[in-house]
Order: sequence, then C-alpha cells, then structure tokens
Amino acid sequence: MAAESSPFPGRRHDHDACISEGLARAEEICRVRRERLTENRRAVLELLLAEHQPVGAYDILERFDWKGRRPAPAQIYRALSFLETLGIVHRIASRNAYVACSGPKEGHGTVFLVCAECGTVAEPNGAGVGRSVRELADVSGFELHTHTLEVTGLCPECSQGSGA
Amino acid sequence: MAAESSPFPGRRHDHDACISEGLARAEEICRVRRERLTENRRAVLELLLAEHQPVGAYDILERFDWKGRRPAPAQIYRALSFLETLGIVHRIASRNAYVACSGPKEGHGTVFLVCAECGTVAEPNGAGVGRSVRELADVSGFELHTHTLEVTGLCPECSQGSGA
DNA sequence: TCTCATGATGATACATCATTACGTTTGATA
DNA sequence: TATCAAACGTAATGATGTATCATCATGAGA
Repeated sequence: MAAESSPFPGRRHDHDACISEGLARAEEICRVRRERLTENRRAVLELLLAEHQPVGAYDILERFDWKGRRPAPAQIYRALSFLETLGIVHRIASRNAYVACSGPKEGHGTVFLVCAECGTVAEPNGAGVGRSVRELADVSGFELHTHTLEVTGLCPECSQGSGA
Repeated sequence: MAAESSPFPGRRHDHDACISEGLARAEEICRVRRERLTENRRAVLELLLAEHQPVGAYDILERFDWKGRRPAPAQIYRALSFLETLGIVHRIASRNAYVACSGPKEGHGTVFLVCAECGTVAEPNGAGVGRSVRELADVSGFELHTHTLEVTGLCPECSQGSGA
C-alpha cells in the first residue's frame, strides 16, 4: 500500500518528539526574527502540537489550565495569529479551527488532508498541486497571491477500518 | 494577454443572462430532483446571482427586502444550505460567505479564484488541480471525498489597474 | 373532498467564533 | 534608569451559525 510515504503521523509515532521538535522550531524562528515566544504563545503552541487535529479557539480556551487562570478569547486569538505569522500554525477555514504544522516542508501551509472520521490533519508536500494552481491562475489571467486547499476524506487508519 | 480564456465575468458581460440562466438551471435541477424552489430559496439565489462576489449570510439578510419583511438568520441559512445541496451555491470558507456559481462546468465547485481587491470570484475549470489532488491523496494513502481550493490574488481587471 | 404525512416557514432564543478597546505590565535599549 | 513599543488582562461587543417549536402549505391517497 501507499501508506509508507503517507504524511499522516500513524498510531505509534514518537509524539513527544513532535512536540519538542515543534517547540524547538518555533524558538529558532523567533530567534531569527527577533520575536518573543512568550509563555502564552508557547502554551498555545504546545497545546496544538499535542494534537494532530484542528482545535477550535474556544476549545483551546477550555483546555487552558495555566496557573489556575483561564485567559479571555482575545488572548488565545493573539497567540494564534502570532503563531500563524510564524508559519507554524494554520487555520483550517472549513472547520474554524487551528493546527500546528507537522514539519517545515516544501509547499507547506497550503494543502491539508483532513480526515472526516478522526479529524487528523496531515500536511503533505503540495508542490504538485502548487504547480497546477499556478498554471490555472496563469491561464485565467489571475495574479496569484496565496492558496489554501482543504481536502476531506479518510486517513489511512480510518479507511482501513471502514471500507478498504 | 491570457484574459480571453479567463473565467472572470468581465465588466460588460450580459449580467441579466447570468441571472436568468442561473435561475433556469436551479429550476431544472429542482424539477429533476423533485425539490421545490420556493420563494425564499429563489429570492436568496437571485440575490447571489446578482453578484459575482461572495456575500455573507447577514449581508443577504440586510439586502433582503421581501414583502416588507426581513427574515431571521435561520431562514437565510436554510435557503443557503438547500442551494448548496443543489450545487449552485458554494460557501467560501475563507471568507464566511457564499457565491452562486457561474456555470455547470467540469471540476466545478472545487476551485475558486477570489480577487483580494474587488472580491470577484471565478470558478475556473479545476480538472488539472483535481488530478493533482487525486495523485496527492493516492500517494498519501488518503481516501479522497471532497476538496475545496480557495485561491487569493488579483483578477485580470484589478491586476491591470495596480501592478502590470 | 377529506385526511394525513411531509416538508417549509416564522419567530425566538441561544451557541459559537472572533475582534475591539483600553489601561497595565513587561522587556529591550538608549 | 528613563523611555518606548510590544504583549498582556479584562470587559464588552460584533459576526456567524443552530436549535426548537408551533404553524402553514403541498401533494398523495382514501
């Protein structure tokens, strides 16, 4: 099967590594850009890295047990938009939710495979799609800025369980 | 220039034709599916056809002057979701807004070119992109159901004005 | 024509998602 | 340490989307 090159994390991947790599990457980007990965921002990122699923802003809020306080929505949104500018968190528009991205890959931040069953999100290399989009824009006389592709279906794990 | 094959409507297209064709298409689909294009649904569709831009549900509400009444949000959303099932209205998730689609094309309902300047939305033939997406899903072991691609940039008219 | 099942409507309330405003705190640096 | 911009804390509000339920319209069949 094709799942060997699958961008999906799989049931028994090293999840702690996901988290610590994600944090390390965020720190590195902040260092380079002379930005601050404050406690808030770090906490939100950590929470998102602990999932491979899109999480709503208010879900983040609820799970947020930070020094016994619960921050206001604005706080979460501020952290989210900061992390988005860093390129390590993306908004999944079709779900009004946010994911921390899994790795610094090419064509990254533009294609999301969202499992309708378990909600897991993968960010495959979108280079091929990117080419098609550029061609399409070209033919249409459209000056391309950005694009986001959200694909719905079943991830390898879930499609095994149900149909195939 | 490439604008001849552009899916964008252009300034002086026959807009009345857009509207009447859209309505006729809706009626035909309803006839086939034994559904009813009620006054409400028709009115919402007509309002959307009168634009080539995504319109928010609450904007529709405000522009809605129907027998001197103003319907409740639910009414608009009901009409919208009905029209979505018909496949003649699509939600632009990145804008929380809705467009009536311009024509019954192949690969339709999956690719939207959204002009950041004037807001005009075009639905180009997404066959090429569709192929890339299928390939990508295949390689990823992902069982593809649906996909929506929202591309942001400048339409031919606006990119002439600004840069090119 | 009557009755019944189904689906659409009208209206109120509520749930969810996101931003604005403003005063205070914090951290970098001159 | 004086200063300034960025980030925070908090409250309020705006924007988007659903749930519920009584009522009304439509079409099928007795």
